[in-house]
Amino acid sequence: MTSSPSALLGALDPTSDRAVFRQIADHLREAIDKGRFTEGAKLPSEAELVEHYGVSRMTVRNAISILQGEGLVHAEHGKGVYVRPRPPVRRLASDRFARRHREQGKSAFTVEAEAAGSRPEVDQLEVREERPSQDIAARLGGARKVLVRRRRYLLDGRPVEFASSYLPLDLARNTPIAQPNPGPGGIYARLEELGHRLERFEEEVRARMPAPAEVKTLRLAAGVPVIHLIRTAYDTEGRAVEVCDTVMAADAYVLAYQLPAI
Amino acid sequence: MTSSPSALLGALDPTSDRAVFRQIADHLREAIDKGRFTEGAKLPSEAELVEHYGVSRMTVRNAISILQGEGLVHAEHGKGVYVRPRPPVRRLASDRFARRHREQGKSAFTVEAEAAGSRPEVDQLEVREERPSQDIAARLGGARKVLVRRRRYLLDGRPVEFASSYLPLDLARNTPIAQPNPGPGGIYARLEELGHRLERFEEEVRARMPAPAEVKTLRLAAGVPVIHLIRTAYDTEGRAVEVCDTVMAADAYVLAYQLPAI
DNA sequence: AAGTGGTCTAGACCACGCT
DNA sequence: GCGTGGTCTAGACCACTTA
Repeated sequence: MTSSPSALLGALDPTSDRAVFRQIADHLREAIDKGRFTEGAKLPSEAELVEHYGVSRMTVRNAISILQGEGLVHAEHGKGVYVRPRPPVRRLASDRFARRHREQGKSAFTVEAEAAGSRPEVDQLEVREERPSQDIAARLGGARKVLVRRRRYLLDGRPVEFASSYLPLDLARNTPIAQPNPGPGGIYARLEELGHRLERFEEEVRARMPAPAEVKTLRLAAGVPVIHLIRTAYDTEGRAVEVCDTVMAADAYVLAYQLPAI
Repeated sequence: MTSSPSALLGALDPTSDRAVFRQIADHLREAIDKGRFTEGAKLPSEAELVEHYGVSRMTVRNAISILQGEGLVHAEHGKGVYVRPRPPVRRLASDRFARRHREQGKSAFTVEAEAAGSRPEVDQLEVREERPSQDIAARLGGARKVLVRRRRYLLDGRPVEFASSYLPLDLARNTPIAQPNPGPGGIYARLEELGHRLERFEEEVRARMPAPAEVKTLRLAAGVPVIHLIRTAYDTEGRAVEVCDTVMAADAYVLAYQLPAI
């Protein structure tokens, strides 16, 4: 017999206009916010909440589904509903593509992750030639065919990011860029060796809820949005030499940018 | 009598492991993706879906709630469930705080919105002195008291952004910055007049699901995350002179950054 | 008044995790 | 085996919109 949740949760207000399931969600949310349930803690079971509030099970489930939608809790089948721990966050600095970070044997992702004490992995690597979407083609100045490099990044076994790089085919074909492993410093180092000295990057940042395929690829919990980042690399001649389309688990990232005040 | 949804939606696969309500959600999502229901279109009513699939109403509602969580549709009580239109997006360029944009009589938000053909509004303006949170205090180099300026921005009547600016009190007290309307060019222009020439900004970008208060303030639809942006302004002496904490409706914004390749 | 979605009940059976 | 959450049914009454 576990102790009843009455000590942690209040009673319903029958005079309130607020729907019962919303009131229950409010109680649970408040208890979490106030630390009465800490990260990783198990909420009272559905049966206990049914008993405590004197409502039907669907009403309790409705309440819990609100909290799931907010990303506050997650359910584990056969076990219980738990307060979602905040995962470690990866900080992406705006100088992460600086030339000085490119001189090493490992990829930027690997170096950075190991420095942070995480175990980095890259999988689902795929390199192929494709006809680009209209959007990608436009960003690349009208390229008709492109080389695509797709890969998924993981930290400590958890997928955090899925990225696709697009390069004009005339630029990348039969170069190390078309190899699964392009060598030290990554494709930016190779681009510069091929005479495309990089001048600047443009990044577009959006946030939205994931599509079902993204939920699967990134193993996203309910209530976790994605950050969608589209980066275009320009060489000193002003030519767009790469577009990188990245979808990141939003709970795993902070993007940091430095802006000059001009 | 309207036409049955059978023309637009398939039949359930009884051999599939996939839950019935997920299959129904898949059908509807696919129909939306393929343009069989366009933006603003009304989905079949719950009753029609119950009839079409031969399931109970709760099963149909469960399916629809998945699509609501993905931000694909929204329900209007007494009317129906509609495909959510993509709202016009506001693009925030990384040079939006450049000095040259600061010489005008209107705020950056106003100028930009009017250029884009939208009707800008600012409301819920509040200026007060406060003791800062630990996080804000640390970002401001340990300020003990701050001047806070809060305001909400709207486009064509729709709230899109809620921002709080924090400035060290010793710097802002008894200056135009403490006035509700700080004058042409905004507080950055006033800071420079006060001798704090701005050198750079740092921005941190996160995305997450909104808290209930944010849903209310920004009138967010279900399935719309927020972009949380924290900007710190530094003067030429390296002092942090302002922190601006902004929560934006993610479906209304694209952030654009320029990064030098160094 | 008719049709729509919003809330809620009181059951049922199943799948999963643990002991 | 038992407790957990996952799915589903067949109702009920309510609130909102439109006509």
